[in-house]
Amino acid sequence: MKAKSDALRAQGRKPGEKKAAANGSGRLPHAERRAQILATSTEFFAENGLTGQTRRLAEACGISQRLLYRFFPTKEDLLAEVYREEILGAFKADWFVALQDRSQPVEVRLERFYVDYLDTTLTRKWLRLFLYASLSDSSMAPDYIASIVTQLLDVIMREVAQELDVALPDDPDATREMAWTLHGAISHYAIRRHIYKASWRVPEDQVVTMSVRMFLGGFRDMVDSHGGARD
Amino acid sequence: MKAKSDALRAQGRKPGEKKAAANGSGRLPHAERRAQILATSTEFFAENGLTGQTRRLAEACGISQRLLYRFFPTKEDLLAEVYREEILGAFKADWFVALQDRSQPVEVRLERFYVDYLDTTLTRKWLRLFLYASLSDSSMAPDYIASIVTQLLDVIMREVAQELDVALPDDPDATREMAWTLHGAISHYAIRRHIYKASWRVPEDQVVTMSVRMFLGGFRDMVDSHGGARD
DNA sequence: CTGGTAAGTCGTCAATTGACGACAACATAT
DNA sequence: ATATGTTGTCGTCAATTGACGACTTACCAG
Repeated sequence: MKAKSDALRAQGRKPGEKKAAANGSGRLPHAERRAQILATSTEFFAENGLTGQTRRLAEACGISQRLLYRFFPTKEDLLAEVYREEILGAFKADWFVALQDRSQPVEVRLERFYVDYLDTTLTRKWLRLFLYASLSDSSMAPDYIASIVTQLLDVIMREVAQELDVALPDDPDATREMAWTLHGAISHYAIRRHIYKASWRVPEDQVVTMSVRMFLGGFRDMVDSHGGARD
Repeated sequence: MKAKSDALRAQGRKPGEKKAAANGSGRLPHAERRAQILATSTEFFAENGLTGQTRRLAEACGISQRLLYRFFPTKEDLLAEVYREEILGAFKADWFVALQDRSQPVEVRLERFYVDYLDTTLTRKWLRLFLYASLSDSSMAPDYIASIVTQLLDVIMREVAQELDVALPDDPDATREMAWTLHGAISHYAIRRHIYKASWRVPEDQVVTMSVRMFLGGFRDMVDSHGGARD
């Protein structure tokens, strides 16, 4: 008891950065500690899966396991919070604005959007968390994301069809599925990089350029093939 | 003791299908039981992840947990075996033949191949197992798969370039990345269906048709954009 | 029937893991 | 300093989980 106390005292720590531990620069106010736990948890669960243990997480945070439970009543709650912050917070509202800025060619708009999308949303952290969450059926409200992506796809199709002067099919599901040929190609590229750990040899913007080119080049053929010509 | 035996006997079972339990039709020879365990394990781990518990697996098999360890010394070994059988065994050699059958238009070849590929390889079972394995860094020899897919991509690019009379870039990595725009779009479609549980509204062959059309239609633009014209 | 062998189960052990009560260390206002 | 509330840790409990020894039950040859 006394020995322990002495040992701590003997380390010559200054206030504010006592414990030499990896992360947990000792004694933080509530909000900061909570933020630090959330940030570390994101990394931790992204790497170790949602079944990662609270003891190892606490270790990664540089705090005791018990302290986690001062901030989150249960591991489920912590996971839900991580999901809300990191998964749902990764979409930018101004993408919708930029994609519809017709002062720029749609090819430029698409390239810029997808380069940004890859850097902002389709990161290693985001992808791994999202896949872990999707696999464990505990569908943590993927509907919100589905809704956002659907709107993105609709905007993209509308803008491309306008610039290429192509009439879109009536069926909105089929139309979205067409946008998915581009969106899916980019998404799968990110999966290859971050999950399968491959595809690092061709630079990212080149991949985006290629995908967009192919999409625009094949757009008319794809739409025409859908159900024959439609006015 | 005696009661149990009598109960079994009283069920009027014929040899080979005694126990009415869910799966484990009581008392099988070694090879059959092993095969049944492997088949059930595939389903089980695909649904529950590689961290699924052996007790529940045994339950799904209709046998006692202890019996699992008569066939596989450890859970790791069982997982490795499942991976070998179900993941690595999902590729057909004759795809390479069919894709290079120049008596058919490349569009037809691609459509047939991808419809078959979706049914054979990109199934729910396969995809979920592959993603779980890829996420848990325990990279269970993904190099073999990467090699097969790379060869598929090379064949596809060669065949399309030949039919469209387009010269491919020198850089094989860039060339493969182009094929990934099609292969990735199809793969991501399967992921949407089986992992995200979406995209069931447009029939599968229609999606394949759309993707192939767009690929072929945009092929020349994509190749030309790569580093300017080449020869 | 009988003995032997393979198929199958029961109960248990040791390690893990989520959760939490009780206690110690620290800061700050008075 | 001393009171007070907050930050943080220790140790532990109950449930889980991989693994396995010891035992029981079914099948088959002779």
